Amino acid sequence: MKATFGEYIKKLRTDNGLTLTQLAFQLDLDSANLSKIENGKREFDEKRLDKLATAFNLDINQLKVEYFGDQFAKKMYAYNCPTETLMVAEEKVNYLKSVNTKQGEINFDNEK
Amino acid sequence: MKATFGEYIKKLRTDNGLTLTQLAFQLDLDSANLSKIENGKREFDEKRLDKLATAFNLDINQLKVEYFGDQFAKKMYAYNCPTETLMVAEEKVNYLKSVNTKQGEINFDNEK
DNA sequence: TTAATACTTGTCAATAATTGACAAAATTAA
DNA sequence: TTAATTTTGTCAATTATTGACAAGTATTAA
Repeated sequence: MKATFGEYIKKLRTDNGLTLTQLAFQLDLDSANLSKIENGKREFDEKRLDKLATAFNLDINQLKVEYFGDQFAKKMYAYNCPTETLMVAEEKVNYLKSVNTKQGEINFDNEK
Repeated sequence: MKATFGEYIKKLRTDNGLTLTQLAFQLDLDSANLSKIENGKREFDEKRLDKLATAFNLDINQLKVEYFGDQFAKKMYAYNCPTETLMVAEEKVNYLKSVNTKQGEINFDNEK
């Protein structure tokens, strides 16, 4: 398993024979900072997921799975959360979907 | 189900007959800001989970489940992540635990 | 070996996000 | 009504994230 999202990117990049500079350009990013991302010293900004998907012709949903899966896992590990947390998260996301039938805008204010 | 962590706090507080000012004091927080937290206009800072547990004599793990479950769900909903994300998160957290056998410090640098 | 390319690391100012604090308005209870 | 409570708005201060660049260390090719 790829332990981190950084490693995931690095593998994609090297498998596709790109240099840091080349990929960084596509992601509108400094190559030095991309290096840090690959090595886990910086976070990859979620706003660049689309560009990453484009760069490697990936399914955006699969990317989200990798990216957010990684984020959640890091949090859980850092705070020693029970596994249960993920089941509650699932319940809650389903609840959010069912309540907020209208897709589009998002409303986190819990107004009645 | 309590939709948000804010509502969760509010219920705890009112069930226990505390005013915002009283609970805010225990959490070392401005009562106006606690109000915003309860109403989903601000985030509850995870560094205060311990104080919250103490205030209501709650199991800290149960609190983490509620808190992080909420956080993850909001992200998933906002970014329309596949449910799969949570399964990957589980794999990854297990991986992190197995790799980083020594508990204590946390190391997110992916050094070999 | 050198030279060229690729990668890594450190730093720091600029930007952005979060927070604490206070005033004032609205709501609720007596 | 008054008093207590809650909510909302605002803003400066703090904190975190980012972009950018320089300087360093590999790595590769000749």
